[in-house]
Amino acid sequence: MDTTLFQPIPGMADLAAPEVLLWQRLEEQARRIMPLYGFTEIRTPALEYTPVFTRALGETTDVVQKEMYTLADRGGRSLTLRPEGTAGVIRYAAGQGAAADGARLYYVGPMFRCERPQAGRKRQFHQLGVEALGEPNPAADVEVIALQQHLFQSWGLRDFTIDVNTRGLPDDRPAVAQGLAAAVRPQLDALCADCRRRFDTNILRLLDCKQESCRQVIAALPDMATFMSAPARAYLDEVVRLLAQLHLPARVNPRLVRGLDYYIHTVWEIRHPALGAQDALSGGGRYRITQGEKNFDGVGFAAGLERAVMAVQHDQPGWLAAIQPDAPVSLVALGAAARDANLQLAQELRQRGCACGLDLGDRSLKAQMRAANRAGSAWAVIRGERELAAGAAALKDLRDGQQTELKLEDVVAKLIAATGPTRVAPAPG
RNA sequence: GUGGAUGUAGCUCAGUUUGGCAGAGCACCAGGUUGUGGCCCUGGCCGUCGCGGGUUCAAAUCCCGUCAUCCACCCCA
Repeated sequence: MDTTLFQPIPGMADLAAPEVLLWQRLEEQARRIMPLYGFTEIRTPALEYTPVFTRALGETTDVVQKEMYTLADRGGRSLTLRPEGTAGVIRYAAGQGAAADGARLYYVGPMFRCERPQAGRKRQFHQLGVEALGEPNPAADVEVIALQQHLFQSWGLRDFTIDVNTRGLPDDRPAVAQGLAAAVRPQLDALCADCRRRFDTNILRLLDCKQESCRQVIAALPDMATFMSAPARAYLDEVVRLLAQLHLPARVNPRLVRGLDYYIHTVWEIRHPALGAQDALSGGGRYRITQGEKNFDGVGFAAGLERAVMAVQHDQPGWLAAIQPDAPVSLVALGAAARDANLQLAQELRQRGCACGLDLGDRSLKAQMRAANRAGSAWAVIRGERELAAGAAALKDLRDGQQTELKLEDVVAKLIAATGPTRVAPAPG
């Protein structure tokens, strides 16, 4: 066997049954819930001009500097496969002008980052995200957090935690960096090598260092918010008040850091303990992105679907097995004439909403019955020369083994009644 | 970019320490029933032991290289 010929690009994956059924279920729930909050779908291209991302995310962020798939088109323009969804949506909204004000959009689709793959991290991965455009308003931020809670509960998730923090306003950033630096500097020698580097390059990043020695130093640092202006702190206070009013189980985590430059004010992360090192189920926040001369304000989140599927499989271990598609009826034929007749019968049943399967070859009756059983069918319709001549069919209930011979139209009527289109799939969780 | 682990049948994996016929379970196919599934019994199919080189009478096993996958750092969804 050739090891590479049949493999996708490293970090990219084929997604097929049975797991894809779980994905479909999660997407169905999302498409049901999004309209309840006024969001409609937006589908933007996977490929954009590179500046769409470099300007929105920030030239110095890791995503832009190390992780983007960037290529040149035939005219030499630089294109990039989207590493996240917000920048493209804002690019769209900017083109809509004033009509985009207050827009509420959601997206689902593949994103691309050229990182080393590991648990919960693919190079092509999938995000479900929303963007609610409009001036900063703590109520909008809380609404979007509530939407995520609603969505994740509909997915049967139980064990997630919601951490909230503030990034402050752009003007607060120098004060925050200087304040943290002053507090850290006396203990610089106690920090790990990575954190000594972060002290110069990106001081906020020390706050979520995983090293035990660093954590002790970090725990004693003042909150970021103490270095921020009064309006920034008031905004966070209002978010906290509204979260409590909705009884959302969020907690303020002053050490929460998020990497992209466009965030202002509220940021949050929802984590799940079953996910391994990459434990963020979703992340989001309020942002301000400049396109042309204009600022675009909004609030949104992105949830990683690969991670969501992992978490659902942890919290709802029986789900995947329970959503297998069933072909409740198997058509069994003896001989070529019966097989032709079954092909016609299958078409009639299917057009009337009854899922059925049949053997297209000339396998033995025994083999066809075995296949019917394996497919989980509740019914087998068996026809050979005798039944064809009589305009009849044997209908066998595979659960109790009872078999009766009926006229063909009675068999069809009975099957439509038992398995027809009004049948609903069992509700999750 | 850095570190660790793992690659053997369609799947899950033994076998590698100490070189000696390529294995098990599951799955699949057939028979046990002239036209009847599940359970059981019998038989069958399935292999470039990731790939390339080296050592050896002999390599899945030891050595070198290489590719891939997984996990972790980093970063993030």
